[in-house]
Amino acid sequence: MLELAILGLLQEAPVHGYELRKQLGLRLGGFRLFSYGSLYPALRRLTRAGLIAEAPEQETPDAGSWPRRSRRVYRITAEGKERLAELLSETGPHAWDDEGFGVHMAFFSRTPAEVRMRILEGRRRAVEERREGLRTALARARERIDDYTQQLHQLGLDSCEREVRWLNELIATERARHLDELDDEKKERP
Amino acid sequence: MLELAILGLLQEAPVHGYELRKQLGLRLGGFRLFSYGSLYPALRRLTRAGLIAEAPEQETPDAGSWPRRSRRVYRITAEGKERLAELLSETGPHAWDDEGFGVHMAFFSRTPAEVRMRILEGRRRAVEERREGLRTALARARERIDDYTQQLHQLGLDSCEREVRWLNELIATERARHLDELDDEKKERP
DNA sequence: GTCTCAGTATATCGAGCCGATACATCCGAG
DNA sequence: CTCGGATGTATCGGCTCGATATACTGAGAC
Repeated sequence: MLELAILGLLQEAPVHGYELRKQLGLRLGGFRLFSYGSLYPALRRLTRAGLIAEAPEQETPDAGSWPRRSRRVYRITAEGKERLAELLSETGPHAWDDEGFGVHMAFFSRTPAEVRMRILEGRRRAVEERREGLRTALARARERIDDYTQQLHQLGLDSCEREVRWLNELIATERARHLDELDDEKKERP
Repeated sequence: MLELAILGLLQEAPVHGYELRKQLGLRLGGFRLFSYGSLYPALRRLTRAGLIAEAPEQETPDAGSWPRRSRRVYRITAEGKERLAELLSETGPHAWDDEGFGVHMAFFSRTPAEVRMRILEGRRRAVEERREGLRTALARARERIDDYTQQLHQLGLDSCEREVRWLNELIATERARHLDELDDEKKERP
C-alpha cells in the first residue's frame, strides 16, 4: 500500500521524504499517516528495486539559491511507472479493504474506469457485509450486552450505512459518466 | 491494546485462544480483528508475565463428557486483575486514538466513571481536531484537488461530524448519570 | 548579538502485528 | 463414507510503528 502511495505521489512530482509524508497526509485526509519508520526504509527498498531514483535537487530559478541542507529528492523511473500502472489496476480484495480503499481512491484519477468501478463495487459489498454482521449482532444482543458496547456497535452500523449510500452515489455518477462516454463515441462514429 | 482486550475478556470468563478471538471480534464489532499471529504469542507473553495462567478445562457436568481435543483454556490471575485495573484507568492519548478508543470503550462497564469521562472528552477533542483539519483542507482545496479525493475527504468529514454528535450524546448521558448518583448520595446522607 | 524554540530533514532500532501457512480433529451433508 | 467446513493451536518472514537520535535553519525574545 505504501508502495502505491509513494509511486502515485512521485508520479506527479519529485519530492523528498519529509515532504512526501506531508503530502500523503493531506491526500489521504489524515485517515492514514505513514511513519518515518515505514517511509524511509520503503524509499530505500524502492530505490534498490529500481522503481524510483534519487534526483538532483533543482534550484529555484531566481533568488538567493541558498544551498539547501541535505535532502534526498526522489523521482519515479520508467519501471516505476509500469509498476504503478500495475498497482493501480489491481482489483483484488486489498483494493477495497479498510487499509487499501482510501489509498486506491486517492489516485482514482489515474485509474482505468472499469477498475474504478470494480473497486467501488467491491468496497460496497464489503461494507454491506460488515453492516449485516453488525445488524444481526445488535438484534441478537439486546439485553445480553452492556450498553456501551451497543452504542459502539450502533456507531459502526450508522457509519456503514452512510458509506454505502456514499458509494451508491459515486457508482451512479460513474455509470452516468460511462454512458456519456459511450454516447460521445456513438456521436463521433455512428 | 491486545493486552487490555485479552485481560478484559478473561476477566469475565476463562476461554481458549480460538474462542477468545471470536469473542473479541463480536465485542469490537468487527472493526478490529486480531490475528492468530498476534493472539497466540500474546497469550504466551502474558503467561510468562504471570498475568494469565492455563486453567484445567472443566467438563460440562452431565452428558457424554466427550474427551475434548487439545485446547488451552486460560484464566486471569490476581496480578492480571491488578494490571487490568491499571490499563482500564489509563487516560493518555492511546485511550482515545483510533486504535485504542474502541477497545477501551468495549470495557467501559468495568471502567471508573471519571476515567470514562476523560476518555470520551479526549476522543471528542481528537475527532474535532481531525474534523477541522478536513474542513480547512476541503475549503482551501476547491479546484486544486481532483474530485475523487474531495469525495473521500467529504466522507471523512461527515463521519467526524457524526462521531462528535454521538460523543456529545454519550457525554450528556454520563453527566446525567453522574448527577443522579450525587443526588442519591444527598438523599441517603443529607 | 545571541539564545532558544519550533520546524525541517534523515535515519535506526526493538517490539509487535499481520497474512500466510501448516497441521490435526470433529461434524454434518450428500 | 467421504469431503468440505468449522474448530483449534502454532510458527515464520516481512512489514509497520513509536520512540529516539542527530543536526541544521529561521524567527522572535531579550
